Order: sequence, then C-alpha cells, then structure tokens
Amino acid sequence: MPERGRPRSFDRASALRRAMEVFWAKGYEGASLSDLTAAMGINSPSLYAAFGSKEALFLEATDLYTRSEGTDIWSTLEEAPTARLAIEGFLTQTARAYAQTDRPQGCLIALGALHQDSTQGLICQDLRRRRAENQTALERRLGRAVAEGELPADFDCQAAATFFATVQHGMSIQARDGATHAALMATVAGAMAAWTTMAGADA
Amino acid sequence: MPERGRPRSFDRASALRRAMEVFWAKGYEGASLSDLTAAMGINSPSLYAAFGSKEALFLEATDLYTRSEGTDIWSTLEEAPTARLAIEGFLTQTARAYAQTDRPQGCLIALGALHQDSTQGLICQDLRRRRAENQTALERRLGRAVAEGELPADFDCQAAATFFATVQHGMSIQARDGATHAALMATVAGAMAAWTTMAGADA
DNA sequence: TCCTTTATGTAACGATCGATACATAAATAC
DNA sequence: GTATTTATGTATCGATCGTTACATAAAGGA
Repeated sequence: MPERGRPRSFDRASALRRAMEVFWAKGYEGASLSDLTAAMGINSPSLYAAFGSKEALFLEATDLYTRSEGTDIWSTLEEAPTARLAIEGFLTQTARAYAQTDRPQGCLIALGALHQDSTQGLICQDLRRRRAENQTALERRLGRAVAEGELPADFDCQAAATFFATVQHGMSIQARDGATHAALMATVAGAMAAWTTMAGADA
Repeated sequence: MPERGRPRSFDRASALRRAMEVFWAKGYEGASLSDLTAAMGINSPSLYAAFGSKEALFLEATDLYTRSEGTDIWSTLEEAPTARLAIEGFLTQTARAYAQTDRPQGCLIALGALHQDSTQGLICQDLRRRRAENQTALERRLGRAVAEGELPADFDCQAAATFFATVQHGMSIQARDGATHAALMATVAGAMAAWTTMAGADA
C-alpha cells in the first residue's frame, strides 16, 4: 500500500478529466502547461509528480478519452445485429457525440496532433495507431458479416472500412467548424447511401 | 514605381512558396519563425518587412495555396460535363493531390489550424471561411445539375454537398496518416457508391 | 518523539516564441 | 557629389514554453 508520505490534495481522476478536456479543445501543442494547470486546479510540480510530463499526461488523457467518450460509438458497432445497423449506428453515435455542445466538438483522437514534429513524434504515432485500430475494428465487423453470410463473399471489407473511417474523420473537422447535429446526419445519410450500393441494391 | 531604396535581395514569390510548404507541413502554430526563415533563406527582419507578420504571411500563403494547389481540383468540378463526372473528378483529383509524395500530404486549408485560440482566431476564421466556400462551390455545381434536369428537382444539394465536402476533409487526415493513392481511391469509390443511390439507381 | 516518505507552493531554470532597435549597405532623386 | 529611401544582418527584446530546485507541510513507521 503506498499510503506513506503526505497524501495528494487533489483528485487525480478528475484532474485527468480536466486535462483531457483541455487537450481535446486545443490539441497537444496548443495546450500549454498554464492552460492545463489552471484547468486542473494544481501547480506544475503536482502535475509532474502525478503524471510525469506533458507527453505522458496526454497519452493518459487519450486513454481516458477512448474509455469514456468512445464506448457508445464502438459498442454500437459490435453489438448491432447486422453490419448495416452496425455501421449506421456507429455513424449515428458519432454524429451525436461530435455535435454535443457541452464539450469540445469533434474527436480528440482525430484532431489532437496532426502535424508531425520532432518534439511530438510519439504523440502523433500514438494517435495514428489508435486511428488505425479503429479502422481495423470496422474491417473486422464487416468481415464478420461476410463470414455470417450477411454480405457477399467478394465484399471488399478493407475498402469499405477505409471509406467509413474517412467519413468519420471528416465529421470531426465538420463538427469543429460548428456543424449542427442535422448537418452531421446529412453526412451519415450520404455514407449509408453508399452502403446501399456497396452491399447490393436489396441490402 | 516603388523602385526607390535598396532592392530586395531575395525573390518574394519563391520565399512565399517556401513559407507555404512549411505551414502546409507543420500547421500555423507548429511552424515557428525559425522554421520559416530557415526555409525561406532570409532573416526575420526581412520576413517582417516583406510580409508584415506571421499571421499575414500565413494568410498570403493560404491564398497562394488556393491558387496553385487547388486549381486542378476545383476546375474539374466546374468543367466536367455532368454532375456525376464533376464530383467524381473532384474527388479523384483530390486523391491524386493529397497522395503526392514530393510535398506535404493532405490539405493546408483543412489541416492548417483546427484548434481555435485567442492568438489565432483570425487564422481559424479564414480557413473556416475557405472550407465553407468550397462546400458552397459543390452545392452550386449540384444546383446547376438540378436546373439542367440532370438531377431530380427534389435532390438535396445541400446535404449532398455537406457529404462530399466531409469526405474530402476526411481524406486529408487519411493522407496525413500515410494512406496510399489506392487507399484514397477506395474512399472515392465509396463516395461515388453513395452518388449512385442519391441520384437514383440509373444515374 | 524522531525519521522517512511523499506532496505542495514559490520561484526560477534554460530554451524558444514572435517581433524589433539599430547601425550599415545599396539603390534612386536631386 | 549629398540627401533620401528601403533592405539587410546582428543582436536582442519581453513573454511564454516545458520543466525542475528547493524549502516546507503532512502523512505513516519506528
């Protein structure tokens, strides 16, 4: 039990949540230590003692983001009875999440650090890995539908996964530009129109 | 004729082009004055004398970007004989442009400054305006097709324009992640599959 | 009670940020 | 020629960046 020494005077979990919101709104390089400590209600030595560095704090924040904000989106993908409903639900949940007005618009994973840099190569790499994982999850779900006979055997799961992942990334920028939930749903409708063609006219 | 005084010892146009490439690769806040002056081959006083400020330089750089890199994409949209070919050409040109390996991947307008900030509100606003203009161009082209009878009168031009613009934005992130031209074309194929449904199965 | 351990607040570190003061160089105007 | 105008290179500005020394405070172990 690490109960030796002076106890921490702030709640680590809620401080991490505040940090996540700052990174989410401003991106990795746009979020300064001053921004972070102000939002977390602590001084920089406490931040470094509890999280190690700005980089480590960001990695932990993105992990929290994935666990807290991403679950609705990705559980829908896995749990929907058909692949069509899975993709539709995945995109619909995305539209709902990205347009919420009580938090930053768009996705932290997609927008957090797009410009590679010597000082933030690790950050870019981590976000890129997470984006790749998400696309893989889409591909797996489609592959399952092929295996189950819902989709034809020659269905190009990889191409379709690329397409739907790209649409979701675009929705992040759209949301950042202030798009309404209705506008995001127009994009969802477009993507699902593609599904109709890709899966065969009767799907 | 402003030919008084000591003549400038560097080519303003090519220096601006170098600055554009730096902003393109690193974004507005990621591009430091050191990065810029090193790439432009000049010292900071020369930069400020010729361009005014980092902000003004960025605005001029995005203008150059729009005039030089965007023409192929947007001229295709206007000149294609049908709306379907216009959209397909627009996306195909986008895939070609975004995957070129001799320059930064993705679009400067889409990726240049996504995180609003007190110091760069003007930059975000300008890029946002340019993105909105692009979407409007798509909508106008589709509206023309409705007027010409190519598309049904109840075709939702605004929704479709939103969808295709969003796909293009997503392609920027995809390209930044190192997607090949083939991967980008998979997304184009997906978007055109949507067209087939949206414009009627026989279109 | 003292010792060890951990956390906190203040204050500052070297580095870099965007932006300039200043003296000098190179052109035209007279 | 001299005066004026503009550009350049050096050197530096104050502010902020991410990070850390250091002394003090607050807990458990002996």
